[in-house]
Amino acid sequence: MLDRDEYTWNTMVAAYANSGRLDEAKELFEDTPNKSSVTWSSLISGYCRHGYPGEGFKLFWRMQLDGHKPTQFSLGSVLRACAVSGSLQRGEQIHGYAMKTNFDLNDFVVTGLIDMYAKCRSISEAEYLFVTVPERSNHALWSAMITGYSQNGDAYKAMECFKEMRKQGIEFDEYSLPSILATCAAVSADAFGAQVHCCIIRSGYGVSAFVQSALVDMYAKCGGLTSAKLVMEAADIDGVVSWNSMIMGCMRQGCEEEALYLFKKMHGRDMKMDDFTYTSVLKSLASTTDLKLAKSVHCLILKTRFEAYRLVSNALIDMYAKQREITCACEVFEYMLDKDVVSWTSLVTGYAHNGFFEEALRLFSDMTVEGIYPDEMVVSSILSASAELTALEFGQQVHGIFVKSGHAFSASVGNSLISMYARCGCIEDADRVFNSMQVQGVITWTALIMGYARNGKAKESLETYNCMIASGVKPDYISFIGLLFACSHACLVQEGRMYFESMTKTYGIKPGPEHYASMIDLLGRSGKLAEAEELLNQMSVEPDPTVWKALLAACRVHKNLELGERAARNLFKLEPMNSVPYVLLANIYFASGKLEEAAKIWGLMKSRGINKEPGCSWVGINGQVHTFVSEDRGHPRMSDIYSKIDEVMRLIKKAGYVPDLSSALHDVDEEGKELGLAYHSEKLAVAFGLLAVPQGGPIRIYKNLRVCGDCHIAMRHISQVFSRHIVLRDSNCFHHFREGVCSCGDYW
DNA sequence: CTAGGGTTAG
Repeated sequence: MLDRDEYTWNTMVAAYANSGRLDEAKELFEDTPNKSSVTWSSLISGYCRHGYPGEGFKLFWRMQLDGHKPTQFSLGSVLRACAVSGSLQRGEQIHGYAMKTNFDLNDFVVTGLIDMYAKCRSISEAEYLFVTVPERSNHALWSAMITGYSQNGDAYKAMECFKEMRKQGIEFDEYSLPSILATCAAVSADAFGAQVHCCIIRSGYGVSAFVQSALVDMYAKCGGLTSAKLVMEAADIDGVVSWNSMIMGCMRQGCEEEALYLFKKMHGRDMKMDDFTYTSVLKSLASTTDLKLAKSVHCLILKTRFEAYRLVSNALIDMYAKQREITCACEVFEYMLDKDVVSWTSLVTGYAHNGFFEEALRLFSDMTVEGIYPDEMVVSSILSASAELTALEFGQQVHGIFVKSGHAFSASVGNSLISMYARCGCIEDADRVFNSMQVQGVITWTALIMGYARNGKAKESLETYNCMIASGVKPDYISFIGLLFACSHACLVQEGRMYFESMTKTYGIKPGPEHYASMIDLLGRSGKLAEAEELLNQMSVEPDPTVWKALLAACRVHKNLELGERAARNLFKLEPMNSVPYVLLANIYFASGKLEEAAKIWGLMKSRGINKEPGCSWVGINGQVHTFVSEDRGHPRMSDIYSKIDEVMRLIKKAGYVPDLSSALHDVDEEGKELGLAYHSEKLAVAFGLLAVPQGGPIRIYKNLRVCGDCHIAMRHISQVFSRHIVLRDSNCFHHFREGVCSCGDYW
């Protein structure tokens, strides 16, 4: 009678615990007169299974204090709790306890231990336990190991383990199949996946919803959408996971419309959608411009309370940012209660994507102040924003923060560092980062090729390219942009022609507008205008503005009116509000003595409301940016700066400097011209640099337009007379002035 | 009466 009673109490506790009604289960548990280890295990299992691992763990130790020995049941439950919460330390305690109580040879407990270690990312511990089990005849043991490999990213071992299991005569079941299918999906092992599919058909395990969803996902990822669709249509369970996989599959293949169509169909059928559905559909929406649909999906998310899922809110931020709705992205971000590093990254990247680089930098600083550790994603993103602003000091600080954070130095961080240093004119630092990287992929090589090219080191750029080829890395589309850029900036006509040809002939890469622009620049500026025009006419793609700009610039150098007019007319059409083609064409007319025509162009500009972008130079010192425009009087140290310029002019004239009056404004007299030149923004900046940067340090000047010819000559003399390294980055490239010589070889 | 292994996103 007493036995019967105990059984009833336990059944009731278990029923409440299993259905998740934990408070009621707990109450019943307290009322149970004779608690056995079964009573304890039932309650512990309830807590562990329904997301309260801490509670389950506490009860487990209380159970020991109450005089009960652990059982395979309570140990299994509590190991599961450690696995889902990733508590390796607790798991290790349980492991020790299991060894002391001789439970470490029990199949249930060992399976739980393997699973716990695997889920806590200690795969070698899991593997060790697995291989030391004397008799591996248990399904679950193998399943746990296969899943462990699969979830730790070791697809090869997962597949080997699956094959070994079958070799030993142990059949797969509905637990091991989803894992092995996920493995195939992860590495696009479509042939292996198809074989598994055949086994599933023969075995009858295809009735499991898990197996069906995993199959759909496997095909969506590696066998093509048609097969995935076929599996889905043949399946008798219409589960949300399969739909999610299809939506994601369409998105990855670039069929966003199809993905959105599936989502609408789910909605129309009143299907239950989950957080996976929303993140996938938001990702699809990110590459469309359908703001209306985006907003209605957002409404649906708010109505169903899915914004509480961090991944859904993160996807919302990303989606709005990519749709250029940065204000909406900010609103979602502000509304979030528990932002993680991904939330911050999405908004930081969003700002950068929309051209708000300063805001991106500010937000990154806010993030570090909030105590969020930057990860490699946000670091790569912020480094390119720093490069965009040539914010060298900021980039250096990010580099430092990342080193301190202890994160592994990933390829993407290394690549962004190379690019940041190169774009800030510190090519030696870029080279140092390159050499410190363990693996150099094509992106890494290309970053360095481009870096040397930008910094006027064509020889090094070409050498880097040759080293890349020698190391067995194949160049890609972007590598050739860097390589041809190097050739064009050093006037290497022969090499340029050769590399351009090898692009298609050796590597089968179709040249794009960027490559043509470099080639036309190279041919045009070296005086081969006819060849440049011929190449333009042969282009397999529509010439874009950069191509016409290259041709127009060449026409200006060689005073070719006819071709220049044609290039300018095309640019007026393509970029009607850009002042550059107007200025260039007017200059060509002016240089050819056609003053009336030049005046007409200036008039045209005025009537269309286009203003020439004013020249602006800036110098960053101690975290402060000092900005100068031509004939600027706004700087607090202006009188010092102007007297420094007078001194500079006096000294460099003595050293042989002759002002190049052709660089001056056309409508002033000779003396006015000389004075106007002396107060160009870059000269103000260099005077300030001479005053503020200690002797020995490089003076770094950034300019929004191309450096003027006279300033270029002056900089050479200044570097000689004042023994300074001057780094000037203009809108086109870097100029490193040392001892009277410029890295560009006076060709830019 | 209590227990172990499974699918989809970033």
